[in-house]
Amino acid sequence: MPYSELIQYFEQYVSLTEEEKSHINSSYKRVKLKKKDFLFKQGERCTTEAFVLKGTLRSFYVDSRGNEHVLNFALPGWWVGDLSSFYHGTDSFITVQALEDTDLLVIDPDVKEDLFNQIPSLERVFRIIVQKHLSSLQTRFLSTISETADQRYNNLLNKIPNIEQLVPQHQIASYLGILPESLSRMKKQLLEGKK
Amino acid sequence: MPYSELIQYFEQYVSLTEEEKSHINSSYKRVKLKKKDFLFKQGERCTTEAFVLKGTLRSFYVDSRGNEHVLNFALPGWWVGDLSSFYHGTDSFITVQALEDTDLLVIDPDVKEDLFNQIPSLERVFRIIVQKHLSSLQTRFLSTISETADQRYNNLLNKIPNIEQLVPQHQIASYLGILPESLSRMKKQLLEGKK
DNA sequence: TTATTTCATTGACCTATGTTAAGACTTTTA
DNA sequence: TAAAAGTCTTAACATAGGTCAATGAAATAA
Repeated sequence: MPYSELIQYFEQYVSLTEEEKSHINSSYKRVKLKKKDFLFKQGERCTTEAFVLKGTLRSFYVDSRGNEHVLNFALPGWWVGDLSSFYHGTDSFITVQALEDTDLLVIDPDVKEDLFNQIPSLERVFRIIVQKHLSSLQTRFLSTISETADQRYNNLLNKIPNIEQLVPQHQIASYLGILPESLSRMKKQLLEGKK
Repeated sequence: MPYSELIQYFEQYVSLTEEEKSHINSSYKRVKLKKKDFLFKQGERCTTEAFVLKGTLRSFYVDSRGNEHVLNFALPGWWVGDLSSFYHGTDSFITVQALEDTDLLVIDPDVKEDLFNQIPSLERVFRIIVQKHLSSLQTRFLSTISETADQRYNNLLNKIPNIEQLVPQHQIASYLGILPESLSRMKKQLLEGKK
């Protein structure tokens, strides 16, 4: 059972026969990234959808002034990719990079289409994944437009309690939409004012 | 051909038999909203997915301090709803309200499921719609975190050139994520400084 | 038609966060 | 192990946009 984490993940949603499990195992390939390696880059087509086995990654957007904005971190058990680019062949708006040595299971669009034909029940699983993706993007958007930086900081700590151990602080600042200097200042005020 | 706008919309993506067209016609119901009427509200389940025939609507989120944030405007030919709530029965995070007298074609989750069973090719149409929805949310998010208010103002004018005629200015400010006072000031500076 | 609510503008002042720059500490690379 | 690169903190100053308050115009309701 080589890719048991992934199989387990799918079996949260559907049950699979031994034959289906072996289809899954032969469709996904194991990929290892070194710290700082890219999975794919903004401006290229994203032909990869990956399930994280081990490690930490970040997805980010570079704006017209060259500033990076972290959209999300990805931890074991999470998916990374750019849906639009993967399915429609458009250029990706984001870059995905490993923040430490990372193990992934990846698939490309053609193999995924074959897999859907072999195991139709996976369509349902991925419909749910897309739905969750959409709803988490909506939550993040609402939080960004309606909450202060320190509320967003608390949200992040609730979502990923050990985030401070996993990624450098300037990446956290970028996720929050502020500069590292501002995060430093904010943390100091939180400690002092205990507010 | 009672609902020809909707049929035409679908036929951009797939071709339909006369029988299928009549299924569609009997699945959607016409709904008229008066200015200020709500289609559904934040905190309730959204059991309606609507295609706009005539009029203008806005979707907005009310945060914990009671401030409203406009997420989007909807014009003829656009869809409104809350996907998560519609499909999963969770409470909606947004409210949809008519900004003027509005005509819609609406469907509820059960009827939509039947319609998918009768016309499987519509699954593809709605997969594309969800994809577009996701990608436009991503664009809006990236613009919100990386651009200044006056760049976002320009984006909106490009997307909906006659928006100033369609909705009051404080709704535009809310969409941009600033206060009406700030939009007033900004427009004045744009005129003066011609910047 | 008048009364009432909604809307847009302006001004004075305030605050969170950006900008720039410097210094110390840590990790990676040669 | 030395040099280089990356990281975090602090401080002084700048700025976009928020807050509050007042006013007049426009739209809606009585």
